[in-house]
Amino acid sequence: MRRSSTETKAAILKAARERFAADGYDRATIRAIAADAAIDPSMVMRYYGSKQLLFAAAADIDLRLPDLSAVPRDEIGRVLAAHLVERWEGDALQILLRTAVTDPDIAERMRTVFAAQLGPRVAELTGDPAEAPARAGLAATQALGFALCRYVLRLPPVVALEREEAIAWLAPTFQHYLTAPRPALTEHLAGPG
Amino acid sequence: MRRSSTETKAAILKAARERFAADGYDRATIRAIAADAAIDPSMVMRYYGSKQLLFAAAADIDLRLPDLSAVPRDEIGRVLAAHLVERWEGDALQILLRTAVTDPDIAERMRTVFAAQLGPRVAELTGDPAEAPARAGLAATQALGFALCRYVLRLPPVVALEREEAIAWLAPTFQHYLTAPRPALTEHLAGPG
DNA sequence: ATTGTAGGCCAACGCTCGTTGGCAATAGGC
DNA sequence: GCCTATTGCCAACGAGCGTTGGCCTACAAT
Repeated sequence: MRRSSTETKAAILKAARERFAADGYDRATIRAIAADAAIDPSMVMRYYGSKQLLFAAAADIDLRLPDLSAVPRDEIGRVLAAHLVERWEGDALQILLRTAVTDPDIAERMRTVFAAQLGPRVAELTGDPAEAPARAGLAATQALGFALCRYVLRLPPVVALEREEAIAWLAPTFQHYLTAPRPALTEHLAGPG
Repeated sequence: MRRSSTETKAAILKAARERFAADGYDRATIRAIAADAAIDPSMVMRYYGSKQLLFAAAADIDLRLPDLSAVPRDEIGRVLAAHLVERWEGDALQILLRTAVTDPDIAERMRTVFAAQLGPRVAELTGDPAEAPARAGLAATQALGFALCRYVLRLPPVVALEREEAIAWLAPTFQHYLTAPRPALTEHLAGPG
């Protein structure tokens, strides 16, 4: 017995996380993951049952958001931006993003994550609770868009941004979506009725 | 001869656009595309050579941005937001987004598109041309993030936003990234040197 | 020393995919 | 009416995938 089963399971999981993050679900093959973990592909099946179950284990991560209720109202944007830039650099978000665009189940799970983790927090600090989902959704567009461009698509100018620089630019946007009054709709496209 | 070759080629291209947009490159199979176009898979090869070439034909679309130099400086955000909401609903962006996250070549192409189409426009209206790439990149994060959440991930609160509502929320963000003065960096994380 | 078991590899199955070559049928030009 | 070329389908190949079952090997307990 070269390694303990625990060690091997961990090695497989680590390789799986890296491969899924780098290549997405379809292009990350069991054979490649096994090769990275220096093990036979059949062992992956023994330890995790199937590719789907292995992915479920690899994607079982909570990108937990900071406790927004504890921060002053006018610093929420900055806290969210800082968290985004400093804590989302790992594999976690890349795994979800690279898979969610293709796999309906993962997309559903992303919807759940944001509805469950961001929604309620925003609702607490919004005057009108009916506005909370829209505000949380808009914040999600900026958060996921930044992660997409910086960590997945690697747009050069977005990658080049220093941490503090990125935070300084993004903070007002989050602040706007979460705390600004509902913007007035301009009339020239609203139509007569 | 049931159809003219031109008709068949067009039918294949249409089916390919829809399948690539819905399923991404890997999961959209030649066989499924051929079935949608009511044709034998081998004909797809005859007309387009290979799956890669078919994709190239299907993805040969320019998501051209509006002429920003023609609009008043303080309406740029609104024009960009309106364009985003009104003109990016089709298959085009979905094809690119669903594929770019997995295929390095398409990601590279997205980088080119944004560098070539958004960069120069922004440079024209920015005081310091050195800041232009960063501003264009930040605008891209919000644009792609909105498209991702609304058209690909289909986050319910983002889908639910009415056109004018979405525009009213997004416009200030674009305005901020493109025309606001460079934000001051806070010192408490900048470090001594 | 024998035995039981847990960790590991090998070989292969069945499936789907992109891709290819050959053959049938139908259209239009002479 | 024949000839040619275009349109189309069928059958199959080869590769890569997830997955399975059997067999080997080294350790631990007896």
